[in-house]
Amino acid sequence: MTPASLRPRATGRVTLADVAHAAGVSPITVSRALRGERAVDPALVERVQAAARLLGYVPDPAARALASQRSSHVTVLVPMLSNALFVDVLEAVQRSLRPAGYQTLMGVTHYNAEEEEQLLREQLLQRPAGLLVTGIERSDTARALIAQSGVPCVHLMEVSGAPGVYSVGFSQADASADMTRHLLGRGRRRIAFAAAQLDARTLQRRDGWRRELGAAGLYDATLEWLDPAPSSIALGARMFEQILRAQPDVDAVFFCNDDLAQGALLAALRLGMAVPGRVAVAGFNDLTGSDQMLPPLTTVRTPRAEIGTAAARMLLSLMNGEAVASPCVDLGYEVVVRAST
Amino acid sequence: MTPASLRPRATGRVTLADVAHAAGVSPITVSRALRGERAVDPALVERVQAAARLLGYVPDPAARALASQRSSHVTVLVPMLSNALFVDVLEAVQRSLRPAGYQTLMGVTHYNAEEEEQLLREQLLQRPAGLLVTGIERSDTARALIAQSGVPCVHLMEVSGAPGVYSVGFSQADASADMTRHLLGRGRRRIAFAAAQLDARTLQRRDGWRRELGAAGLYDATLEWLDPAPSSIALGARMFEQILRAQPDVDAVFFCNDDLAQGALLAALRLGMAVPGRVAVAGFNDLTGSDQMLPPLTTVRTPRAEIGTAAARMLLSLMNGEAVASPCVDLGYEVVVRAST
DNA sequence: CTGAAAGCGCTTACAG
DNA sequence: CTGAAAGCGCTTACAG
Repeated sequence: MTPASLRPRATGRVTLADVAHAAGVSPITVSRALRGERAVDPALVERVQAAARLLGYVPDPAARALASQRSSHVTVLVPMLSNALFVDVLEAVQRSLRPAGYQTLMGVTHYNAEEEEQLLREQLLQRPAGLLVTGIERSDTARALIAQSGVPCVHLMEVSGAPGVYSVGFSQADASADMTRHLLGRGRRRIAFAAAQLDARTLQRRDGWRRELGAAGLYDATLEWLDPAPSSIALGARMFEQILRAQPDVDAVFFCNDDLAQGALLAALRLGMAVPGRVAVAGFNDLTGSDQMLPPLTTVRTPRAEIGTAAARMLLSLMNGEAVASPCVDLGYEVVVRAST
Repeated sequence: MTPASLRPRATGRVTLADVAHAAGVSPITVSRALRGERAVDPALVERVQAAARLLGYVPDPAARALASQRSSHVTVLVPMLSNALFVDVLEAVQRSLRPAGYQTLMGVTHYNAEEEEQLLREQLLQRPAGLLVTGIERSDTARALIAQSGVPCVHLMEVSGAPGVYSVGFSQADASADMTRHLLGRGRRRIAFAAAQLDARTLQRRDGWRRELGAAGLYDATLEWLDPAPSSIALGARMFEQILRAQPDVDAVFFCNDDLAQGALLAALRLGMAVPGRVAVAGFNDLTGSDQMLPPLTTVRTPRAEIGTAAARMLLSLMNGEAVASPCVDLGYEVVVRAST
């Protein structure tokens, strides 16, 4: 019998050494074989894999992180989970990262630069293998933290031409301009833009709308309705009533997000205001329920699941030290015309 | 100058040893002082804390996990993020756990027992400090995995009287029974129950409805509409039309979740069917938008943020090895009567 | 209440 | 292509 003192903290775990012993090689060879490092004899690789499978070996992530100074988790920073948009992105990210052996650690910034910095600080101390952040804009501090960490980072939702910046998204301004053009094409002339939250992407949408109305000679600052409060169905209803009370000649309202537009459609029903007869209503993102509204909502379908998948794939390449074909992937969008415009 | 070979892998990180040196004590004393272990001279604790602060010391989670065989993350398993319910729970959990130094690792089971097992297996290999799972019911395998791991575990959303089971939630059946009683009180006699997803909690709600209708002598199996598809606004609309076509004498429909009920209200508008005049509609969970519907939706408000907070608090106690006052916390619910019933 | 020693399970860096 | 040695930064278990 082995005296307890000779194995004081036996954890019962199958270790690299056990696999090495079983396969008749050294631990480091097991390590290399299992990580798929080249420069290992294929025959050995197979022997090692068989032994590992037989013993049910699973690498210890903590030991690996300590030795390599790099953990196996990826941090994803999103602004808010109450916006279904980011839930879809997150799910797609997880679905791509998990099979590759990475854990997803989610942080919610609440659209707040300081919270983002704080999260970044905390997370980077854990030495994540990769980083996924929402949008291109952030504080100088946040930007510096990311750069100094040396952790590979991909930006979600927007596209950036800046050198050294990896991004997967689409042009928020172009999408918004396209929707505005659709409304103009329907003969609308007094097209209001209504937005909440006022984060960077919301303002890019406003810019797209401005650009199109300006080009048509129809821009008017009083058509711009910006509210910094969080986006919600209830807020959309309030904004809609407010806009049409203040400016009865408005013949279309373009909301920066579908929840607002859904609230507007409900308010219109309540007020007995015909949509699109009296006023057209358009949204953005094609959230769940928009196709069920009365009338069904015209909106912009955005490729959030695809963004999550593509960004995860790009990050995997970067984490593997591979070259990335294009650092800036534009996944586009689609104006979905329904009965509300 | 120190030859590079003497510090081949200097990470630049401030370590326990640095703090120990600065405070003039041994590393293990720093470790104990910083973790707030008692049996350290209060004067030393202060000296150590000062040194740590001065040097900007942050413990390395990987090293800590490797040495202690316990990581600093907590795994939370939820069925689905597209149900806003769980987003609220998750946010509350994170908000409570982060200040205590724990990272939240979220896993999505998609209401699938096998996915839950798989996630549990993966996560438990990482030796989480704690575990939060949704609901009491799960496969024997999953239950065994949790038990064998020895990781403290709190169950969310339901309450269980079983010995050794920690839970924070409310009685789904009672809530459902209360809503049914409300409908009966309004003079409704042909009250249908319509549900999707058909997870354990949905079926408990059905049981509460059955119990009340049975007690009133009004139960009828044809009033039960169960669809295993995922819950959604669109599905609610379809179910509503289907129910009223099949059983024109139904005078109320109680949906197991608000998204279904919202879809039903939209369908009623489309069909020109008066709510609550012709048929009453009730939901469950008081999701966002329910108060904005036409008419506003009667529903059950469930304390999901409170559940997240209380469960996190209970888990923190368990992870600290402290006794828990009550292993089963019932946070109740509230029937919110609006104009749809 | 404090400390010296050993060890957690890997990977890095250097040889051969 | 393979390996022996050292080390990653902590905590456990044992003394005193």
